[in-house]
Amino acid sequence: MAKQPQSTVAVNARLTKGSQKVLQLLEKRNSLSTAQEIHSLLRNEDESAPGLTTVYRALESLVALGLVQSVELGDGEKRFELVTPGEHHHHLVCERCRESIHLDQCLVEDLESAIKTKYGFAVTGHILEIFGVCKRCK
Amino acid sequence: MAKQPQSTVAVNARLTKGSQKVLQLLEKRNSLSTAQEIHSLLRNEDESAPGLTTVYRALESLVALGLVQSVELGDGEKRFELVTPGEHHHHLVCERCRESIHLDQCLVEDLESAIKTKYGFAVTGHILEIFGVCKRCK
DNA sequence: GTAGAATTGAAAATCATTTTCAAAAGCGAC
DNA sequence: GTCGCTTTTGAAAATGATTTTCAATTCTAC
Repeated sequence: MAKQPQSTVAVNARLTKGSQKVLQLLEKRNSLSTAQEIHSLLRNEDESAPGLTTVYRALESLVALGLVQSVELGDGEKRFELVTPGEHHHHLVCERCRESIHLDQCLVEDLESAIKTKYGFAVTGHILEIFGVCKRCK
Repeated sequence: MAKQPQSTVAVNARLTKGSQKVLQLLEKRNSLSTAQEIHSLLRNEDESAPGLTTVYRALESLVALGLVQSVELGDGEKRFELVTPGEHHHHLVCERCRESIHLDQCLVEDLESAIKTKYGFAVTGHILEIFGVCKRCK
């Protein structure tokens, strides 16, 4: 069985079956996945797995709970992945192998107070993803 | 990012009529616009203006020429705006009034060499938009 | 002017996502 | 258990931005 952070276990009890299935899959995968990928993977191993609609709804509630984050890579398809509950992170996405490296630090958070000072703008959220070629594909 | 030394005027001569119309509109607007907004605005002032398909094709070629950039705000709709040819910039997008402030400096470019050193990852592109509340809407 | 190439546009197709709505599952009261 | 009520589910239809198709129009070179 996959390891789960304690808070995940606590929340898990309150999740619908569909959400639990989706969460379990994301725990195993640990990489960016589209809703449709999640759906097919679940259906592959169990033909009575949640339907696509339920997967979308599960993802929506997991994101709202802060257990999962939604990532935009600019291709019109949302990707999802587990996060440390309530936190977020960004990626270096390799254009060759599509693997992504998690950044351990958020560039934007570091700059929020500078942005506040310079522009009088109070940051509440952001999108940041970096594309390029990873070490192995170089 | 790659610089594009061609002058806008020089390029303009080679643009299709549709592209010229779209470019002219973007010059007037100077704010983030969706393809459909551009289309309606053009049609409002001239009912024989390019159709929606042509607007999409015009935007595609203007982006390829480096005269226009496409911006992703995470709502599944692409926005377009003029840029200094071959350059790009990011925004502080106000969630209240939807106005956007151009950032004069790219946070990611500044970090490219650090990313290269730390992760062996060669950056080729990125998405970055910052959301929040602007000074006036505060 | 004419042939061949490029551009255009309306309608149809695509594709991720959302909505609808009726059936199934969960659940508390009795 | 079972009755009644709420929640969850899923298949199909709807949505909405974008892309494709393909025939008609416009350009361009000769």
